[in-house]
Amino acid sequence: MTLQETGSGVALWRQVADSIERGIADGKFPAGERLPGETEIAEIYRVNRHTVRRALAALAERGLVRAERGSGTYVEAQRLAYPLRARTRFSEIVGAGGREPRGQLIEATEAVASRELARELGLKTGAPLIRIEALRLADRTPICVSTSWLSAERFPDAGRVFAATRSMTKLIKHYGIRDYRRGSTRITAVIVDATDAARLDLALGRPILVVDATDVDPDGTPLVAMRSRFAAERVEFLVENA
Amino acid sequence: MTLQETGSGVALWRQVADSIERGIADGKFPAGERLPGETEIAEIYRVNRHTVRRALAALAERGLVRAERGSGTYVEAQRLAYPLRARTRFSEIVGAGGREPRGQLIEATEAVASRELARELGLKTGAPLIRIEALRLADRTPICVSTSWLSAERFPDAGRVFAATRSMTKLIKHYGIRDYRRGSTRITAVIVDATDAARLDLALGRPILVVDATDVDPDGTPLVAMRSRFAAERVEFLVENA
DNA sequence: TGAAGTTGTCTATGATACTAGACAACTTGT
DNA sequence: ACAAGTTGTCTAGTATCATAGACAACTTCA
Repeated sequence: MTLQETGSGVALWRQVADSIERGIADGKFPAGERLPGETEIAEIYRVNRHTVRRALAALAERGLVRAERGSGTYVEAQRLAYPLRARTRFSEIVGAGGREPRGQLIEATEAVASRELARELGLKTGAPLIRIEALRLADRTPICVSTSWLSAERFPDAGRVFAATRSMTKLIKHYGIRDYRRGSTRITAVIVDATDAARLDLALGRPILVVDATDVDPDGTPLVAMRSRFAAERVEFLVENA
Repeated sequence: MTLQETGSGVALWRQVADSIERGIADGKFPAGERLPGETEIAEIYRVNRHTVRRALAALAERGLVRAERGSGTYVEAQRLAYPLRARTRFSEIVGAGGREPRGQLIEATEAVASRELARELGLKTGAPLIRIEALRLADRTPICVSTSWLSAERFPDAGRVFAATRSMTKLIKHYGIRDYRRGSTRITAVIVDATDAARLDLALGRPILVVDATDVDPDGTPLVAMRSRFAAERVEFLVENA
């Protein structure tokens, strides 16, 4: 590896970063793979370790790599292509990308319907709800944190069922509902808060995509209202009604 | 014009230099044309004049532009394509490039043949010679300084004739020689000395191409021996016997 | 001859880049 | 529990980058 001399007008760290990025693009460093250690990279390019760190920081800033203290720096997986269709199933979308979908219950609590939630679910304000907080992963990468609200009357014990099945699809099927589809979808983006940052293993200050959606049964009856927070750098929504 | 913010890893002056170079390549600034003043360029890019000067210095270093104090900065002409053939005429080569050939007598003196010169000219060591020092230009750009040696017996008053004709071709014709051709050609490169640097309007430390050649008449009889020093950045020799 | 405009050079200041070394915090494997 | 290897963070010194202002030296044109 030979870099330009200093004074070329292109900072050393930038040359290193560009070189590594090329390596990732060329498949020299496949997604998920561990990069050489910072010390080793520094030796390869014959620069100071701090210069390498500056280069890696630039790549991490763009989400191309992710550093793990004590372990190494890893090439981030490609963004998960997440099509937004009437039939949107997390497990199917992740599986289609050749990755293993996982679900993890964070907590299940009881709640009462706010006016807004009541409207979305077709219930009365104050109706009893079950609130399920769940983390969804592709392989071992957290993709989104999802808060779901279901009618406590229609889905009694929903928390326990989700804990066992770890899947909203299976939960709904458990209550005898043959199929469901997406009712409404709204998307915004905000900066992650500390709680979700920890759950998503996301740095503070990074953007998340907030998806408010409802699933309805074939008759159009609302089943569940959800607010999902996606790590923006790990997904790419595809809207297919262009 | 919008440049990247600082911290991008690419120095500002480099971005300005690249932009101007693109402008030259795109023909936005034709060869020989004057660039906008340094102050104006600084305003265009919203950058300090010193930064512009750094950019122009980088371009000048590569011979793409040439600064003239008090006047402006000009786009350097493309390198003069200089074919090395049996029939090599400065005026014809320059004219073929659409530029006007000029000659300028620096000085004409008498000399005696060294052993080497005598051998090249087919004379005896110590034979009387006329030494002509001349500057050759394309339009107003100095191309080379040429020292020519001719037999004083065969070409009496050669200095005065050259001063009048400003052309070696015409000088030879003046003595009744129908045609001539290149006998031998040797090429080396060295760093310019102060004298030639001033004559060629060339910065100290820049390389020059030194061409030792002889011209001979159709019978092979040596007519003139020459040592020409070309500003390397202004010419490009083409050897056509590949 | 003089004014206006140009490039050349100098000093000064602050920000950024690069190197160097040391140690903390953490992960992994034995 | 420990050692080795990794990333994270800190201090420090030097060089380059960028800005700012001033003036000299030179060219051009009226």
